[in-house]
Order: sequence, then structure tokens, then C-alpha cells
Amino acid sequence: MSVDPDCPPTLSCSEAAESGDPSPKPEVPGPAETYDSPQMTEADVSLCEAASPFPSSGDLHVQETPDSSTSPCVPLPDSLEALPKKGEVKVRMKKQKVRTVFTQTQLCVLKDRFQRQKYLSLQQMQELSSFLNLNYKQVKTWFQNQRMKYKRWQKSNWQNSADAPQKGPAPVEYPGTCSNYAQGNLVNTSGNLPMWSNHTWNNSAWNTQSWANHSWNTQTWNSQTCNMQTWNAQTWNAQTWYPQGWNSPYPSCGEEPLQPCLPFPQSLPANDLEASLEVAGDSQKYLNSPQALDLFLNYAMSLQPEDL
DNA sequence: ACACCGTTATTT
DNA sequence: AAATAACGGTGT
Repeated sequence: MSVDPDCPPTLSCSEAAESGDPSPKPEVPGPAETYDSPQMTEADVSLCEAASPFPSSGDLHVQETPDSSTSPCVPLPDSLEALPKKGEVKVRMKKQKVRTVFTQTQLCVLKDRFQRQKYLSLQQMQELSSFLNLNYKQVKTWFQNQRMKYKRWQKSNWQNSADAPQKGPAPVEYPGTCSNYAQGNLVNTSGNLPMWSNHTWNNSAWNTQSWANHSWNTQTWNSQTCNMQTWNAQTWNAQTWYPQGWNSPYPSCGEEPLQPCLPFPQSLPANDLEASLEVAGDSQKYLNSPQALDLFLNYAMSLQPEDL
């Protein structure tokens, strides 16, 4: 909650948060941080965050999370401000962790996506992250954490549906989606299937229900057994996702040559989700990628009030 | 390179 | 104090 969009990205949010303005809601309706935050420079980030030892972050362009306020990078201990070569001063630098506070919108999208898809392919994550204006890494992490959370939840609910062998009205629903979130629209009310509920999911046993039943607390499906990596690669590639389908359902999408699954560039105008949605409201000139369109169609109506 | 999972640290 | 974003170690 709160997500203080007010907090100037540049200054320590925590500081601001603590010292005053506990006002949780009255946020500027600011489309979840419409401000394009100067945020910190990469230098800053790497400096304070000690730069994730992530090898891959190289090719997976890690855009430094644009919206979604990220925690400060300021109060580094002391004596270090001079800090000319970060290479050397390894000593007592406590390395403050930067924690991003996702916006409600971002969370909604993430959660909803998670509900129908526990694992995303690399590409999907990239797309999603791009759309949400988050890092690939952030999305990846989020999904990982979410899986763990889900797992925990399953365990605790395990007893509940434990013995409803496999017929039960499906275990209690995982508290995934946002309250007034119109997840109804998500699943094609019109046969326009969102990409992630496409055939791949439909006919398989992987709808949310059966997934839940799957209770994989035993190692049933997890990566070790199945090797998600390979599976992902083979199953979730562009061809799979964009079979031929993008010509049909959507009005102004027919024209799109719809390339496979592009690197999902900044096809979205500068900004973030809400901006895109806003724009997309009347003209779809920016939605030149299936992903954007899809997301729009799926989420446009379901934004949290506070985000708009 | 990625998933899992325990841990750490921040945010509320 | 709880929730959770991010990290680090480990296994494949």
C-alpha cells in the first residue's frame, strides 16, 4: 500500500517515510509513478548495491527499475563517500540492500499472471518485465519468491484439501489476485485468448485447478525433475506463443506483421504500464506488439483505483 | 543459466 | 512483527 509516489526518487525514501507523512493512501493517483524517475544512476546502484553478481544481467538488459520506488541508496556507512575506486574498499561497507516497492498495478499484473502460469519462459519474463518496467531479474525473482510463497500456502492448506483427492471444488483459492481485480476478463470471454492461457495451457493439465491439486510439495514437477530450463526453451519459444493467432481476434492488430517474438523492445512509449494503458485507451498506435496489446486487453479494466 | 530455498534486510 | 524483494549457496 501506499507506495508513496511522492517520495522523490532521488532522496531517501525510507528517510522520508519514517520522518513523516505516514499518509498511506492519499497518494497522488499518479499512475503508479508516472514520474520517470531519474532514480539512481547505474553507477549509484552498483555502488550501493554492490552490483548483483549476476552474470546474465549483461545480456538481459537490466533496466534499472524505472517506476516502483526503490529504496534509497544513500546512507552508506561513512568514510566512504570519497570512495573513488569501488573496487578496493571492500572493507566494512555494509552494502545496503535496495528494495523495490512494486506498485499495485505491477503487483496485480504479476499476481494475475502467476495465477495462471507459475513459470515463465525467459522471453515471457522479458516481455513482462519490459511491460511493467521492471527488470528481468526482478520479475524472475518475484516469480521465484511467489512460487515459494505459494508452496508454503499449499502446505498450510494442504490439510484442507488434502483428502479431497482430486475432485474437490479445488482447494481454496490462492490469494493471488487483487481485490477488485477483474480477473474475469482475463480468460477470454470472447475466445480471445490471452497468450498465456493459450492452447499450451488449456489442454494440458496445467490450469490453475489442477495445478493446485498437483501439490508439488513432493518433487513432482519442480525443476529438478523436469528441468524447467529445457522445458521452457522448447515449449515456450516464440513459435509456440505466436502460432498464427495474432491476426484474428483483435481489431487493429490484424495489420501487424507480428514478428515472432521480438526482443520486446521499448515499443512502449517511454513510460509504464498505466501510461500505455492510457494511451491505448483510444488509439492503439503504440501497441505494436502482441504483448502490449494482450496485456492491455487483459488488464486495462482491472487497474486499481489508486493506481490511476 | 536457472530453479530452489534458506537467509537477509527493508518496508509497512 | 509480518510481508517480501533481493541475495547467496547449491544442485542440475
